[in-house]
Amino acid sequence: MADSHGGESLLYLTDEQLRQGIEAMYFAYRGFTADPDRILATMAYGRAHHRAIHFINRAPGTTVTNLLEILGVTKQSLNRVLRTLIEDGLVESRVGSADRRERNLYLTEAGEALENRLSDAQRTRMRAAYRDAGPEAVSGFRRVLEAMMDKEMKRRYAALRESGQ
Amino acid sequence: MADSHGGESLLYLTDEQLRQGIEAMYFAYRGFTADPDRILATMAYGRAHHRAIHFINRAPGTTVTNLLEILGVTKQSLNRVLRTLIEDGLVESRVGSADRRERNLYLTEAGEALENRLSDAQRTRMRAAYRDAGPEAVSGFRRVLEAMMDKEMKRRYAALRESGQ
DNA sequence: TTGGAATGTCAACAAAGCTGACTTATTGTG
DNA sequence: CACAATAAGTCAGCTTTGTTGACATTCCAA
Repeated sequence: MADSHGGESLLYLTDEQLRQGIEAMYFAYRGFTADPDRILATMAYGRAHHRAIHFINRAPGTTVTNLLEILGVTKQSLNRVLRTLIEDGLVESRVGSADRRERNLYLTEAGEALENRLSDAQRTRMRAAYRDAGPEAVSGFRRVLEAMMDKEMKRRYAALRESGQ
Repeated sequence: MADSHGGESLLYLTDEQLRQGIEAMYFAYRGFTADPDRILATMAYGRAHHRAIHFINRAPGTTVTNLLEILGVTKQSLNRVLRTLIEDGLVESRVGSADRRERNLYLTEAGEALENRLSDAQRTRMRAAYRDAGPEAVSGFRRVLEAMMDKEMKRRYAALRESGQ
């Protein structure tokens, strides 16, 4: 029972244990996105809008190019999302002061309100999962996730972490 | 041991810490899917094909309905994927012996070959992440993921785990 | 002043999800 | 047996979110 989560020696990690980790990742990610998805479905928005809102909130004043790099999509794809958010008054795009080719992105009050709703839902689930799993599990969780990232994403993740705290 | 004094420290989980967990989950999932995605992109397949192949391999002889429940998509969506896999000779659909309305799904040799390529890539990354994070991190990782799943997905995940080992 | 960078836009397309309506077998039940 | 329910599959049409490619605009910097 105590070892049912693959805590056995790493030297003997079987394909079966790895596959369980893979499936856990798949099912957990669905839970991870389920709550925001439900909220977004009531509006004309999807996950792409959520991601844009999340990272604009995370780094207010970020440029479009920076957002493109974090999200890893094409500018056409992001632009479509950004355009609707700006039209709907959730995001504001200000011409850069230093470099006026750039656009600095900010959430409006309405944008912040939606961001709060979405991240509240996601944090609530995360908090519950952390509570269920226990404090020692949390650091392990974070360590494995970080080790699973692509190098470039790890860099961006670290940069966000530093800026946030 | 995990629960002795852990409850207290969890009370101090800040929104910032939770957000870091959320972002870690987002960036890690991208890494998690990156390797299979690269392989699939060289063929005319996508993630949906990968998921079908994965779970057919996991539970050979599974029915379409069962697969639908695991994947949580509509039959129209799954059917499109399944049809191409059958046409391409990666999946075999046999009429059920007990109930001839059912179709039992199996990977062909070619299907198994692709499954191996895909899961090898994914397992390699998972193994490396486990190694980097250390053995204690792994059980924590698994515990948090499981706690993050929807109830129904947790049930299906557990059922797969039992059948696999 | 000119090249390149940052941004934005148009058009066309694809993957993968969705709803709704329907058919065809087959099975279980009244 | 008759009929309702179930499993699977199909057609049509729609949405979201990603992709290429081509091109215009604006503006900084050499």
